[in-house]
Amino acid sequence: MPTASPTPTGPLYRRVQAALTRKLAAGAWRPGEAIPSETVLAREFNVSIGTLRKAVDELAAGNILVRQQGRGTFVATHSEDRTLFHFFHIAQKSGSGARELPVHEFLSFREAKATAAEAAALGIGAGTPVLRMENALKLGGKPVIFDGIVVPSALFKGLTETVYRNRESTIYGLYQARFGINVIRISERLSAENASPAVAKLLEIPVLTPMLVAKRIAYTYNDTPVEYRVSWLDTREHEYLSDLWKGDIAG
Amino acid sequence: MPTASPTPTGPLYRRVQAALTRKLAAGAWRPGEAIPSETVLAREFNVSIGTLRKAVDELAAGNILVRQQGRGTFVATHSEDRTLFHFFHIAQKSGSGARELPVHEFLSFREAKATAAEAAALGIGAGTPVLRMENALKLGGKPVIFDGIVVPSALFKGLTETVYRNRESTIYGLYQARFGINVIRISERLSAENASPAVAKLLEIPVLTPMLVAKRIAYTYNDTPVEYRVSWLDTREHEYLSDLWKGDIAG
DNA sequence: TTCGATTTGTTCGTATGTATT
DNA sequence: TAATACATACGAACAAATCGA
Repeated sequence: MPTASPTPTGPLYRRVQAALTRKLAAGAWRPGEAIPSETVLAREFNVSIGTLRKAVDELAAGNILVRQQGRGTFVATHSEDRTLFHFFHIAQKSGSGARELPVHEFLSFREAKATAAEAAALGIGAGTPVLRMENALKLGGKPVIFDGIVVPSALFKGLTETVYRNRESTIYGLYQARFGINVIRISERLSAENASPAVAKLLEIPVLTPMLVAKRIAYTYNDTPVEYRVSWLDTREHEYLSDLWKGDIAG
Repeated sequence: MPTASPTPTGPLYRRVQAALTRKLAAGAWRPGEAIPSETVLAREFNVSIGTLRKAVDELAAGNILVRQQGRGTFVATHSEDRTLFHFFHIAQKSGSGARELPVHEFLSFREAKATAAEAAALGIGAGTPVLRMENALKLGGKPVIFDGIVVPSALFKGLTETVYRNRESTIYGLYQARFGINVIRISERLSAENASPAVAKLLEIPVLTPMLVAKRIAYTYNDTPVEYRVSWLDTREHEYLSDLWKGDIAG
């Protein structure tokens, strides 16, 4: 194993980047807020403006910070269309152009203890208290996705069914605004399984219909897992988009 | 619609980037070869070395060019492990660590005419001559994936069953080395469907087993589609990884 | 092994352009 | 209009990796 120290190693711009990430993780600047200007930060870290910009570059590329010429650099928010599709990969099959955001329908909210699989995904001990939330997601007015969400209770003190149901934004927007937890990336593992009787009933589809199952782990800064989510997708009229793409390389 | 001209617009580094991409597309430098050094290219394009570096940055980030300190900058090749998993997203379910590359087993090679769906995916007219190739892919010694590949005949003059079966590298490596066609990105659409009798027999699985179907379009420079591929994955012991991730943001 | 030439990587600084308020 | 903030472009110097003499 190499050094485990957080800062003192590597190029200067990387150390600055790490320092910025720590500040973000500590909530030094709230989502949507502008961070100090490049000149101010460069002076604060005692580096040239070019080095500071290079430190910010990757954070901006990873959608953690958002730069706007003439305005400033902002902490990314989960309430802008730009960000939303970063975490929602499902679209209508024929749909070539504009994608649609799902309408959530509340199903259940319960406290429970983490199963072995959930604990492994969340990096906590089995039996640790968790919150379980279930939703049906509608696209084009019809229920297409069944979502089971699990989060560690310890990270979401004060999250009740009322808070959850009365949120004004997306779920990740709620995590961010209310609990200071910023989901910055997800990883998903996909497989195909037959609809269970429960899911089939909820989505109004025949049993034994093949469905796409996505098991997602959502991470905040420093690769800390904060949510485990299992989604059942009815792929008769919708599909999952992978590698849609990022920054198109110029021609 | 904005201007359709290829170069004269936008920042200088983008025009240089576009010029480099055109040279790559035209085959000015072969895969695996080094492109001219930064100082030489900067002089050639009459820009500063910083601007030249910025032009190369995105191409390197998109895995089109590979930089190596002290050696040079190279055209990316489809024969290095680093690149391979960029286009192969399937792994064993339990497998946490090291991933495995598939062993291809030849099934068929045929000339045909593009169906409407294939034509749309490849951006060609329906009925255009295409080549159809079928393979079974083995992981851990067992057949897990059925692959149906379609490419336009016009792009692959001289591709015969013999050439295809006797290739020494991956399929994309063959495209690159033999036909000068460089796959630089893919996009996939995933759904769940029951195994067809033919696929079930080939993969030795029961009919009506739910399978994950991936419909892939592979692109070369300038977003030109060059291959359409439909993969049937047996997800009983394997799964599809999405958003595994790219450049991890430092902590 | 050592040394020097070459190539990319890092850091600094400065000037100017462009968007926002 | 003026001030502010990010974007682009140039140039210089040195560090680190590579390779061959």
